Amino acid sequence: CIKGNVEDARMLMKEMQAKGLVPNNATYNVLINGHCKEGSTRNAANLYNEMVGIGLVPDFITYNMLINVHAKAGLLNQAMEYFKEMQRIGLVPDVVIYTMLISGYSREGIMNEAFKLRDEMVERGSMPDVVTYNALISGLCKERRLSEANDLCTEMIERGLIPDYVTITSIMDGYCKKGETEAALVLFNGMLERNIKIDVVIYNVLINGFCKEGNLDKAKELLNGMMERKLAANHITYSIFIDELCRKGKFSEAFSLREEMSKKGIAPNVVTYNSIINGFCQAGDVRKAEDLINKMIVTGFVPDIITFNTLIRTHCNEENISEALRMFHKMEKAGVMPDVITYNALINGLCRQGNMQEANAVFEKLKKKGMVPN
RNA sequence: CCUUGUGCAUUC
Repeated sequence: CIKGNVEDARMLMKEMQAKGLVPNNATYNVLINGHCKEGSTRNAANLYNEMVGIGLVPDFITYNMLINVHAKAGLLNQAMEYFKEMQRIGLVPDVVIYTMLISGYSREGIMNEAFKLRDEMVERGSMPDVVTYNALISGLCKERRLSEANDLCTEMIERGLIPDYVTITSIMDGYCKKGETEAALVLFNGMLERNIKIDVVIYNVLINGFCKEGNLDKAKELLNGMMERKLAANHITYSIFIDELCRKGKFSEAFSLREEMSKKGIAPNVVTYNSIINGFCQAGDVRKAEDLINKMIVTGFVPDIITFNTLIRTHCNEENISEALRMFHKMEKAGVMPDVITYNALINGLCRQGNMQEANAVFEKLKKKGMVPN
């Protein structure tokens, strides 16, 4: 399982069962953990059902892993099922479990549920800690609810908790996303003055903020400042710059940055590809975008939902529905499940074409698949 | 014996 070879591990369990040995919670927990580490919620859930099926009673560790992996995958309904089930069998969720769920809802932008859980944990006498507050603050900042985020900061101080560099980074990111990079800089300078830990993430937040604002010079200045502090750029730092260059159509600069990161031992990933693909699409060169997708597959990269959505959207915007549908099928063949964004693109394309009948059919299909229209 | 939460990049 540690090596990622969960299938062989499961075979081994079958073998032990064939010899009359009965697996226990630890056996299943190890396997479930293996599936959690590879991000396979499906397999983890199957094993959970299997262990219940043979009469084992999953323990705190089992639920801890399952809630964690489902919350991280954004499958909050499932996570909540495990949360209820653990309590039904008499286990008491702690601050870590509550925070996993709160963070999951925050990332999905479902703040009312996040706060409900916060209230519930307090009622039950388990106090939110800095990590819990940070999860909530980050969720509020994503929604640009900066004043509420600041209020929570005040609240945590009143309760004897000290906002840390994660708290401040979230708030800085919120300001940047709102276009208030100056406010973010004020916080940043405050951190410098107070000797609060500064890391690459904080720089990335600012660099991204200034890039998105179109101020590439300031972004580069920050990058230099970061290097002066002996902090190394990571793959996200590179992605931010590559994305910005692609948006500006400066592809050769983007490609040379990509080479630079490879040389430094930072592997370009699917995000790097997606930025370039998106750039080609924006520049009206869908052909190059598709060529790049084929190239990435050949080099062993797996296009993801964002890769496909980018092309589907582009074809839809060009009212080229047949090409969009071709990509849609290619996506299904690749085993990538369409999401609301995919369907929205198709519906938009069909509406632009005036094909309301087909647009409605796609809309119905979306709902039938259990997806939530937005 | 096995598990553990918070911040940054790409589509909308």
